[in-house]
Amino acid sequence: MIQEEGHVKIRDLSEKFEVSEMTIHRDLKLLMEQGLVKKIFGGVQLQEVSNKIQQKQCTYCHKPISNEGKLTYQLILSANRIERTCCAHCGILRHKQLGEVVLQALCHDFMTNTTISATTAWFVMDTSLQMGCCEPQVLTFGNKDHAEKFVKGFDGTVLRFEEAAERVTEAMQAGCCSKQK
Amino acid sequence: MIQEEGHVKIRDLSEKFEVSEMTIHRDLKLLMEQGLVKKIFGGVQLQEVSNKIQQKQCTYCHKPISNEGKLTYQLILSANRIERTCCAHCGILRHKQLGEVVLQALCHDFMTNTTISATTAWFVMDTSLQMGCCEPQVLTFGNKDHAEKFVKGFDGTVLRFEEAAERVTEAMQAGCCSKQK
DNA sequence: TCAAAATATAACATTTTATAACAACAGTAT
DNA sequence: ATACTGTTGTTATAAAATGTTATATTTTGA
Repeated sequence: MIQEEGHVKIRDLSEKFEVSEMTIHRDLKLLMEQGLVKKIFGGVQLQEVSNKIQQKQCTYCHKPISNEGKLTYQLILSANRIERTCCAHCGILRHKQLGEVVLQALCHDFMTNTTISATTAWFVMDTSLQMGCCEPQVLTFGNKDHAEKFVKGFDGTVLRFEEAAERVTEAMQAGCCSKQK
Repeated sequence: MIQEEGHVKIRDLSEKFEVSEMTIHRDLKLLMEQGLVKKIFGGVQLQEVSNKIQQKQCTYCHKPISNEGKLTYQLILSANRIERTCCAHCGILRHKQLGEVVLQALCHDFMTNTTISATTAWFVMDTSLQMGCCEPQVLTFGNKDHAEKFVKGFDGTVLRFEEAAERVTEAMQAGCCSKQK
């Protein structure tokens, strides 16, 4: 009913389900706590999702970002701002672009998906494993050992942040992000 | 009745089978422990209502499942039910436990995270990379080539579904899921 | 700005449902 | 037959949900 009408009165729900209004109030409280609806004086309405935090697009290439995205790269900026990019490729470019405004940069270990600091991470480029996000592809590892073992099987080069940044920036001259998806 | 309606009252079952409600409670308790149904106050309903929201616990070891969890294993069952386990280890065990009720089993390629069919996937065990989920650890690959390249760097054995199932089932005798987290 | 009406909340009473403990019963092996 | 086992029903008690009432809050309209 709420979804169809957008707004329903407590009394209508009470009559519809043949229970007291008190029960409706109590049940709606649960839905409110789940953030699904919003109670206003005299009724309920659908909660607006607009104020949700999720950033759904890559700040750099504007490609949609999936929720699971282990490739994502996050930039913590001054003034409580946060930016998210689809992968380390765009993350590094944006990072360099913003400069000192970046307080921290986070990415994920490609193997374990644990969150790590980008500046101390190990980056793998030129590997045979194509994740299909952006070119040139950059994979992130929290652990040098993991990065090297990965390269053993899938080829590629292990780099530090600055090295990777340089490589990507160079490649940027000739155009970068794939448009796919 | 539960599968048809999705939800049934204890009283209805009691009248239908001409036994006391106490007996229904007791019998349902067994089905609950098997994870087939869920008791709510005043009735029973199917455990996982089709396409509905996320299941937050591993059906097998009851460990919380993170949303990103690329290790997760999903079982599509009859009557629109879906089960989710924390990793292939629990997934395979549950898969074998349920038998024919399983219509399909899904997991993810460890590298690309693309969704693949478990029965045709490639499984890697005894590798040096510890993901810290369950023991013995089982990683899933959609691509034989990826699995072999992975093993090149991180060691381990590449197996087909039945082989992996056998290996895990054997290890199960001596206790299985890690209790962590 | 105020009072009246409408709606919401809190506290308590009532009803419904669940659980635990026990007793009765049937089947089985000794 | 006797003791044992497992299932079921009964009862008393606990827990949860709902309803009722009194009181607080918000809205409305003058």
